[in-house]
Amino acid sequence: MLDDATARTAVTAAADRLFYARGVQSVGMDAVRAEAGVSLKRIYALYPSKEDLVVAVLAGRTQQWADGLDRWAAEADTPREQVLAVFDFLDAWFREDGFRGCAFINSFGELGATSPRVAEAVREHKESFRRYVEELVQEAGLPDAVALQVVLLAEGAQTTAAITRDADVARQARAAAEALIDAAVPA
Amino acid sequence: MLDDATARTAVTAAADRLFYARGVQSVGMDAVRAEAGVSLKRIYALYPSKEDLVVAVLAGRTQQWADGLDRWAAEADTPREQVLAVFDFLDAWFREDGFRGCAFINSFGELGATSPRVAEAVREHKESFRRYVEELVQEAGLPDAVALQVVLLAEGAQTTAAITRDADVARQARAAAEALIDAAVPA
DNA sequence: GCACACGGAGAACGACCGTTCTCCGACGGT
DNA sequence: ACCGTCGGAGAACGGTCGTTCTCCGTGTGC
Repeated sequence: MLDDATARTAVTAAADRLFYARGVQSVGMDAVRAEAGVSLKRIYALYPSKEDLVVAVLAGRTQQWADGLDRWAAEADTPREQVLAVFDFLDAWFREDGFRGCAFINSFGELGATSPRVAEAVREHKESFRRYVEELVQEAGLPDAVALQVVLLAEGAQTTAAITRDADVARQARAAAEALIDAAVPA
Repeated sequence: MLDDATARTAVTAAADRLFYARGVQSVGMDAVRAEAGVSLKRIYALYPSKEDLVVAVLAGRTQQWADGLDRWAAEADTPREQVLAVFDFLDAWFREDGFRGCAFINSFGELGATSPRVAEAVREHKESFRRYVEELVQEAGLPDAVALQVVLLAEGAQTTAAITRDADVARQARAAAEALIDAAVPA
């Protein structure tokens, strides 16, 4: 018997795998039950509706994303390198097996128009990413405008890597960010 | 009675409106029939399956996109401005009522994992956009690497504008592209 | 005027999905 | 040993969807 906490993580982890691989709407709750090994009754006790489960999955991804960014930034030596570490993080991610683009962008495209809660979760995630980059940019003594430029390159790299299946875009996005940073500091 | 050609465009135009506004999977074929004013029997005579209709809609969007880019590029005075016209085109688009992001990215997130034909249509579109920018960049005498940078900024601008509902990102993406172009030409 | 092919409206069909319910076996307290 | 409770397995329910079929009115060729 699983306590609620472990059942919760089993369900969200299973749902995350399935939703990310196939899209939310093409995964039935029964598939989540089979993947998680948790009965439907239990799942509905923990998450009253599929939408709740989707939101929980996205919340988990936001957490993982923040942790991953922190880990890569921590390995950078200089504040400038910390900003650029965003792209090293992306590079490693793009090369993972089963990379299928940004789960938030995918969910937004699929459900943003019909589920305000999902749309809001996506907005919050992107907002928190932007704030995170802003902090790094400020610590590096760069103008605020650089933060949004880095964000745009990172978002563009994610969708482009997903669609073209070319992981090298991370490196090229990094090079673009380097050029923008260099252009932003007074020579 | 409509001839096949007009019925085709009525159906694809209606499907385009509905799919773009609500997502593909949440629009039933019956809603397409109502919006287009074309009977189900006729629709299935023109497009043997919903997937065929989706692919046709995406093909139409690829055409519209190319036309729009051409129109904006034609108004630019210099080759450099032609490259940057991409972002003016995006700016105008982001400000349109009902803007919901890039239909290709949305469709890819929703169906890319389950429909190879949709995934392929999206890839072809993004590929043709990249080639188009490459041409502009070459005509402006800029290094090839600038083309992908412009593409990444444009893609990032589209997803960011859709999610944050902030049309101003087009201007900031343009500014970033200007900086990258300036950095790419030997001073 | 009539047979006939055609297209539209919408019912029908089979499949699936989110959610709930039923049934039954297992386990803990006395 | 017995009773009550809990949770799991899976059937059931109501709804929707993609696709096909049926029926009927219309218009055309003779």
